[in-house]
Amino acid sequence: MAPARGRRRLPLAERREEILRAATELIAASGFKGVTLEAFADACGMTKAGLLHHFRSREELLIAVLERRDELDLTSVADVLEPAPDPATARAVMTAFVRRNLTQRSLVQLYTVLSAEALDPGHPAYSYFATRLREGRAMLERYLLAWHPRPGQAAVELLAFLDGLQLNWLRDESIDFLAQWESFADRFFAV
Amino acid sequence: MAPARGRRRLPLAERREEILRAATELIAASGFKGVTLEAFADACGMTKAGLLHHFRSREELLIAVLERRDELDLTSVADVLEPAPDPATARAVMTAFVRRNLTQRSLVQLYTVLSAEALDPGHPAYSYFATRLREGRAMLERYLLAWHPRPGQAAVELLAFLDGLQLNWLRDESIDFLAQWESFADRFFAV
DNA sequence: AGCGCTATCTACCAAACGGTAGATAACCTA
DNA sequence: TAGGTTATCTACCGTTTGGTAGATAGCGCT
Repeated sequence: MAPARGRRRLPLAERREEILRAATELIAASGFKGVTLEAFADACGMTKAGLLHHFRSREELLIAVLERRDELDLTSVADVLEPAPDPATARAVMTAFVRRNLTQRSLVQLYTVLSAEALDPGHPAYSYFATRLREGRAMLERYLLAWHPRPGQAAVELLAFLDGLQLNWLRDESIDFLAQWESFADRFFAV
Repeated sequence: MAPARGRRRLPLAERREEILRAATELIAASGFKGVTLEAFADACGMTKAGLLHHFRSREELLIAVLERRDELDLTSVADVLEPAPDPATARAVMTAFVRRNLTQRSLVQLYTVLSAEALDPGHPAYSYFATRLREGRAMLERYLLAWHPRPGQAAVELLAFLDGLQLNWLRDESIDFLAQWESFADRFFAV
């Protein structure tokens, strides 16, 4: 991935992006607590000190990783989610969202692993996930408002199912994520 | 919980149980990677060396915690799950299971936090969870076999929903676990 | 070609880590 | 009440950790 003996000097933005990409994959695999500063550095062929030139601390790197995920993932969906349509449209949008996640495995895994690890109030990403998930739920609730009898409860249920399915899928790749989703959706969107 | 200045000598079994109980709660709060040997020891008012008299290493302590959970949780349910009855009975049994979990918050949290952390193949509890969850799924599948059109798929769906709901409930206590379960069950057991 | 900027490195540090060796003291029994 | 058993402690070790200070070298500009 990043061999390159000796010194490899890159422009700022490029190196930053390389570090973030590598860090995302490492955290997805082992959680944030499970990866050392040196491991982050090694993964892009540099030293700890070199990495700390771009991110002032290990914790700041984590925050940057999360912000990058937001840019890549959330915004693209948020725009689409503004109207509150009928069940069929809602289902189609959600299915598209699921499909897209399937092509971004390491980002999904990052999110799943980290969000569980960050249940600890002492974790540096604790408040990030607390507010992040509350907002996500509220957004989904508004989206279901027009047609679902209990939009609040339904939002929790939908997100819980997706979180749990992701977790199980990550542990056992033989699970057919899309088929499971369709089966759930058949009942969920039938009201 | 365990103040006691100075030396507090306990019989073997009693001290072991105290350590396991404390460790369960610490791991539930911060994961296994998030708790140091000294923190485990402090939690029951002793030193690292004292604790290592009972468990030869930090990793052995983790295994003991998991085995203890199995004794407390699984066996009691496994016996009941032998027959494969009608939907109404299945739902009643599952609801009882959910209810019982609600009274054992720290054990549920231990399991949830640790099972996510152990997605990493390098984690000491990796294979424990891999086999443990596969068996659980198979068991549930046999249980649904008699009346559900797709027992395998349904087992995955049910476990995924419960896992995800636990995760969200742990992050946000305002979620009404039981109500969410009933709402899901209304559709799940209607076939 | 040479110079400045800065991305990267080497070398180092104090603290925290998991674990070991041997001393000490609390309880049980005779 | 003396003595043995062993649960617990004090003191220490080697390694790894996140982070710092100052030297070095690659690149763009004139």
